[in-house]
Amino acid sequence: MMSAMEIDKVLNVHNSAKKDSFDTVHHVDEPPKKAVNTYQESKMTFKGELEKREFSTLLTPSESMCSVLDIKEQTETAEENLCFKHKLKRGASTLKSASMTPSESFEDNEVLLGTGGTTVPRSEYEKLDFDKMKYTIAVRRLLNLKFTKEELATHSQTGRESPAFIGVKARKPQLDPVRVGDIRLHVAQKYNIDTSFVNNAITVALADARKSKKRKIKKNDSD
Amino acid sequence: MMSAMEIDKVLNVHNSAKKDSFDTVHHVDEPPKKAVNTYQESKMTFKGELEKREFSTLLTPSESMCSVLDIKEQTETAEENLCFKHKLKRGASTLKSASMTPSESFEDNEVLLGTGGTTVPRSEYEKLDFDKMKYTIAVRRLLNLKFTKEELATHSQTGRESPAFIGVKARKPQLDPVRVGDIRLHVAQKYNIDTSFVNNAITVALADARKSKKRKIKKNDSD
DNA sequence: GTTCCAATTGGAA
DNA sequence: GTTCCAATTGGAA
Repeated sequence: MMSAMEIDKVLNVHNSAKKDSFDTVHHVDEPPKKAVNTYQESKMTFKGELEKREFSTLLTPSESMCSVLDIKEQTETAEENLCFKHKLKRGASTLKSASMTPSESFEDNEVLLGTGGTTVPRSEYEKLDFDKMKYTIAVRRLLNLKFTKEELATHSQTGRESPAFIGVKARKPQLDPVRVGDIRLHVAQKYNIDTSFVNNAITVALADARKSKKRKIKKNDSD
Repeated sequence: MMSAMEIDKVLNVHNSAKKDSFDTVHHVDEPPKKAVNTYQESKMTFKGELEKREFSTLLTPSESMCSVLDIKEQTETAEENLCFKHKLKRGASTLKSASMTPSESFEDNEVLLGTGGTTVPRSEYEKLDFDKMKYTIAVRRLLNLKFTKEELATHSQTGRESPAFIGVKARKPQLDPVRVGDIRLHVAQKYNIDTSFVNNAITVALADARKSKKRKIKKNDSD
């Protein structure tokens, strides 16, 4: 008879043998001591990490570089923080916006999604026909506008491990909670539904992004 | 290096060593060849099993006995089938109702939930303040009226294995899809929401019933 | 190729 | 003690 510890060891071998090539997303930051449950809290956590300059592991390389530049100019005023958040956005306007207030730089070409300052290009936003779209699809479109496929495939909404696979599946880092929070709020208000439904749609969308990447890898391997 | 088969063997040992006392719900009927996806289909499956007199494994002992008695009287007419379904209901009126048509026996004291003929006692139904209750709570109350805690703890909504634990966790038999279907429809109409939300609430309620039973067993063990 | 679904889990609320 | 939550999965739609 094997001891529980021996069995767990084999379980981990099993897991890494089978899945290490894709599922093991390593990152250096520690798991949250306490689970983040309100998205107000998660936003604060994210900001806290920004201030400690430890958040680069949460971002893609291009964003990390951008953020390092931005941090040099960061001050403690609310206005500056808003501006800072805007600058997290990808795209050519990033540098230009540094010298403008948010209201000047974005109200014409960008649509503000939520209170976190996340925007999407107006031209893209106006393509979204919310009336004919299920909220789950709106969630997916907005996620695709604000994140790369790679980010969606490698991050989770909360950064927590699956309770059903603790110690078995690698924890994935949290998707930038500011942008996610703004998308969540925007869709919930647009459709007048509880955010819990939107959260579920986000979770499913991320799972699908992951499987999509997985399939692509498998296909390339067999070629 | 272990082969995949050896690892799977250990996985199963691990599972049964850890959970056999509670999680292994054995039943003799085969897994569905095709997944049941519409509840119209699942209803037909259930009826089909009734007619083959093989469904006793789906029921608790007391209900099985009841059903065996009822089957003796079963005919092929629609009216009789309706009556048969009514008799699946627990309670003192079971025997009495055998000599009445549904409309005579139930419209005063029972509330019809859906098209499957499932009813709940009017006195119980009127205690439910749907306006002040979330639909998730309504689902739980109605499930508790139509199923025992034991059934809720040992059955699943579809009878399918968890895709995340295929070959690891024992499949649980399907909760009587007629009663579940009527509850689903009733709540969806009452709250004017999509049945998929109701389904999710049912899934969560069953998971909680299972954990509740688990905790009780653990508590008794440690006494 | 994309979207949706439901079983499982531990822990938060 | 009860209810809700989100990560994971394979497969259906």
